[in-house]
Amino acid sequence: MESQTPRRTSARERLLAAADELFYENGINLVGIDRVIEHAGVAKASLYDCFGSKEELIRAYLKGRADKRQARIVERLAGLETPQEKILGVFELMAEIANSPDYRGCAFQRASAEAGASSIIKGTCDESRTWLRSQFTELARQAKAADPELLGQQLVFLYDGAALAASVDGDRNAPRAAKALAAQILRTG
Amino acid sequence: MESQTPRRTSARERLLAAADELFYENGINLVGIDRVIEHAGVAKASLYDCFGSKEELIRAYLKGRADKRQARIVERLAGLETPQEKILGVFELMAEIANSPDYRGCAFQRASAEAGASSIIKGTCDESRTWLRSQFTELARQAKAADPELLGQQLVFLYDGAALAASVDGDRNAPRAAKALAAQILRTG
DNA sequence: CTCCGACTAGACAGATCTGTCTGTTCGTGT
DNA sequence: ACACGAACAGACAGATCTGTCTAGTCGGAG
Repeated sequence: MESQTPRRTSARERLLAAADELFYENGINLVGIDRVIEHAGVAKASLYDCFGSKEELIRAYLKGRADKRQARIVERLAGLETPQEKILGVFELMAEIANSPDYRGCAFQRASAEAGASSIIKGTCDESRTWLRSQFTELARQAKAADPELLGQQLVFLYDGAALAASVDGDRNAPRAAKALAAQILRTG
Repeated sequence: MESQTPRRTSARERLLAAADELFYENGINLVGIDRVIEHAGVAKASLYDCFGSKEELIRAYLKGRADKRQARIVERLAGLETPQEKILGVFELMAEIANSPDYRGCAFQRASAEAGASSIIKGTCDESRTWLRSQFTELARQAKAADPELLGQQLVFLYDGAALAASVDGDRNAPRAAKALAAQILRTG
């Protein structure tokens, strides 16, 4: 027992890592199965054994991104005190991440744009977006906002807008500008 | 002389109209040439005579969208007096457009996500985004904002965020929520 | 009448895509 | 010793994609 590592890393892990790199950098529809398995150093049959279809691989890629982002945010919030600080902490976190040279914006925004009619992909993006919005709304409630739902919605605008500007326009200080506006809103509230 | 109308509408016009519908609704990469020419009722050779490549057809589609949006905004601003009213007018305009049942968000956001390495497509999106931002910045300057560049940037965040929420999340009142926040910023600014 | 430009219909080439299938190798648990 | 699961390599099918090419139609201008 205990095994679980027939190789250094399982084919599934390597596939997921390759998919994450390639899909995030180049977009879901522009990356073919062959490129993924070549980059992962894995046989094509292994991909279809592990995931069954490209769509399912995409779903797993997005789920992994969602889990990682969620964990990062939760961890960051745990180290902060007031709801105001926590709200700004989310933007600060984005500012740090957007500084990476291989930052390409929000994976869910981009996947949604490429999803076409796939409700599997859309649904996965939806989950992650809904979670973020509910976080903002809850923090807005704790901060005694007059209309927490509205403020939560508006904070998502800032979050999405900043992520878009950072990637599409290459505007690397966009998250900081969004953070500044969020701070102003919380002050004048 | 004077002719210019061998058919009711030229092949070029019909192709552009078909491309606009199909690309905007389904995404650039999920629509093949064959579907475009079938929807336009046009021969494949005509497409390549008129545009030379799919990429060029996409460019023309985006250029058309950019021109239309720009014209709509300019027209709307002409009917308003103060810079504050004009800024809010842009959001009001988006709110009206987002109410259409076939609204699918900002074409440039989505094309950027699908563009891959095509600098032609990215460049066309860039132009339109830069224009909008400079409009906001100029209006912010007229509104005597402390930092017009910053405010212009932040208004773009709200614009993009609202367009995204309206299409991806199906949140049809998103533009109004963005407008409300813009109004608040202008008041407390 | 004749030429020309715009358009049509559709076969074709060549690439690429997803997904399947056959057969092999290898480490491990029984 | 042996069976089994996991992974390997790679051929193959069938669809689809962009782009090219041939051949023919048709309405006007000179």
